[in-house]
Amino acid sequence: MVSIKDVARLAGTSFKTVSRVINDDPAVREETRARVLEAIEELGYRPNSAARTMRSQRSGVIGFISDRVTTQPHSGDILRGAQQVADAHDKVLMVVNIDRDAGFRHRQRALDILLERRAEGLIYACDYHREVELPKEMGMVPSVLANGFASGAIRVPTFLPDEQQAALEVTRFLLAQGHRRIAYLGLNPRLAAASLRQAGYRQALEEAGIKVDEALIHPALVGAPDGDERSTVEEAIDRLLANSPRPTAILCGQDSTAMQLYLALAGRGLGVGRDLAVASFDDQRPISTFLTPGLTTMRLPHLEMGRQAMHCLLAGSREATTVRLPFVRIERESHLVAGLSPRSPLSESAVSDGPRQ
Amino acid sequence: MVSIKDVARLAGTSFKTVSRVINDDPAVREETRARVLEAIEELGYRPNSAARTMRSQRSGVIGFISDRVTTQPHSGDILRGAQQVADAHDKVLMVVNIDRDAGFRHRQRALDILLERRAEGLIYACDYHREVELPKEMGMVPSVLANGFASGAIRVPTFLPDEQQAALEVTRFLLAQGHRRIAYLGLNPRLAAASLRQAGYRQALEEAGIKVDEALIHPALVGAPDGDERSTVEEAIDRLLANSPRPTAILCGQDSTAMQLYLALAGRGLGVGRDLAVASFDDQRPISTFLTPGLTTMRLPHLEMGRQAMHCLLAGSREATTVRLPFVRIERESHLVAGLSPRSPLSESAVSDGPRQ
DNA sequence: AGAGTCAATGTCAACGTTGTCAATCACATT
DNA sequence: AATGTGATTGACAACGTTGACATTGACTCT
Repeated sequence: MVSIKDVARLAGTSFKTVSRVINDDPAVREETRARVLEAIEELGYRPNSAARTMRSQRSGVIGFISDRVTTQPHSGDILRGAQQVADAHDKVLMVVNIDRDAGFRHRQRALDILLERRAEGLIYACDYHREVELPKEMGMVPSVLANGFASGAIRVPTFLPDEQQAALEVTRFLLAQGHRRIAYLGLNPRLAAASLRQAGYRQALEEAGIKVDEALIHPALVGAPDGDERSTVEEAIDRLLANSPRPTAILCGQDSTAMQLYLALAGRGLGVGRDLAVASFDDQRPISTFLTPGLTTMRLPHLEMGRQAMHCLLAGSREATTVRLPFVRIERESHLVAGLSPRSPLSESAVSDGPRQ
Repeated sequence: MVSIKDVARLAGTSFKTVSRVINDDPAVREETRARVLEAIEELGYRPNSAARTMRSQRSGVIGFISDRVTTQPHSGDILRGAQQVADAHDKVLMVVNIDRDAGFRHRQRALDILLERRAEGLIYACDYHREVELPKEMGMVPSVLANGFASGAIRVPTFLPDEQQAALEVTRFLLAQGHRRIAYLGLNPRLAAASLRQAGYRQALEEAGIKVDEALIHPALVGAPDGDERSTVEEAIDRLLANSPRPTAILCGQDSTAMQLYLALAGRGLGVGRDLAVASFDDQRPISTFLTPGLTTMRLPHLEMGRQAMHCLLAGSREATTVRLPFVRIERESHLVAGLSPRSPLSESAVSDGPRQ
């Protein structure tokens, strides 16, 4: 590999001068600089990052510990967000996977890699909002946590989606559309999001002075003994529709439930946006965009979690605070129902369809 | 940071002996080794990877150039597959994004980072099967390409999903179920997969001695002027159903189209798996798993592309061959139609529902 | 006893870079 | 002419590690 000394030889200077040129030191004569740059170009020289790291004692590496974020559909956006910010600060991401099934040794190896590379900070990112036990190494290096909350002894700054606020907002939105009978097709109760979203839903109804009708609340997913989950939308929908008066809107705990709901309703001769309003959470594409009518849903702030986590890390905050990031309401058409008059326009801001990020 | 010399001082040896211990050199007395290991433990010493890289001239870094693979739902599995294999060979991935919209400077910067870190190889991975122009740097370092094919001067070993074979196989499968009128709801013709999948479909019909009925073939997605694509399932389905005799099975170009098809059929009082068989491509979860009945579909070999690409890279093959990887047929229930007798059981192997990878 | 052998450990240089400090040179000032 | 000034350049050390080679001591063999 061509080194700084090869360049120096070709340019007829000492290697220190070459170092000055590649570091934009102004104390180099224009003519010399030109000669050096020419030599660099000709030899295809690139500074050796390992040598720089050694000399400067700064690696420029941020460790990204992915707890399956590259597996789960949109959680990869956490990585993308972190990368955008890292880029802007001339840091590089080193991504390691921690597959839960891969066992402890694998996990330890992943951490070792990052520490041997002298990562200047660590980001732990989860595939979905849940509890995690952070590795002890995260207590030794500046670290942050995205899309999960810590259970063990190690606590670090944490960035979570604000589930309850999102549920509050979307329910308020349905109320503002004039709905008064809003059913809720919830998540597997084992999910952290399940209780928070339901709490937001209840809060919105209560603050609107509407008594929560427990008959309108059903889990659409239940935990199976094997740890998987099973959908119960078909059963739930029949019970919901048996209510009288029938609900005019159904809020789904996640987009895939909404997809099943569309299907179940169509099978019963009911049309979303015609006979019943539907709204949901996650904005999981292509589900939310390809359903007809387009699904009105609260988009998970994955990108933003990644960005803020990295910002926080680079800013050097060590306090183990928790920041909850807002979902973005993506208004499509599924919330529109003919013959319903919107009331109390709460002048809410919203985004119509998916903005490019 | 604690170095090898600190350990040596504490253990009462020369630093060279410590080096021997951490490199498992057998020429160290057991007693000495124990003393050194103890010192390492006590100080929390970790070898400095930058120094090792410098000394050994080997970085252990593989550059992973992500052309939006962390954005697109399942293409992140390419990264995961590559990582699995890298792990097994004690290599580390350095992931950089090349967002097409980020411009040339950004792209150049990403490459620079990898070369300055002395990446020993490069993997370029695309979000979906398409044509790419490889950066010239990929001609200078061992490189491979996954999920895309090169258009420019730089050619490297390439790993693609075998679209045509997949279409051939799934169509044969439908034929084996007894279907003779199989419609095809295709992709946006601008996609590389579009023509290949359609070709496989045609090939299967022809080899079964069935004349291809052009009235049964429709694109379900068309390109819009702004570069986006627009779904035309609703229009296409009416035309398909107008045929007589009506098709008994519909093959969709991708799972999201199948999702729309389920919906369109339900709205017309038709049930998938009851009145019409449906099969598709991609196995995009949760669509394919949450649809009822479960969608029979050909799973894209993302993980396998990542694995093989990395294998090839580490094996040192430089020949710019193209390897097409088989899809896996995921048999769920959507292909089952009552009152149809399977014929000519071709004794095909299949996987029922999604195996964990 | 002297030579030879082997195991265990140590010394030194080098990898490529940058910070510190010194040297050189042209030019202006006294 | 001697001195000072500032701009430009160079010599050298050090970052942490490992390969090549040297040293030491214990032991065996004749």
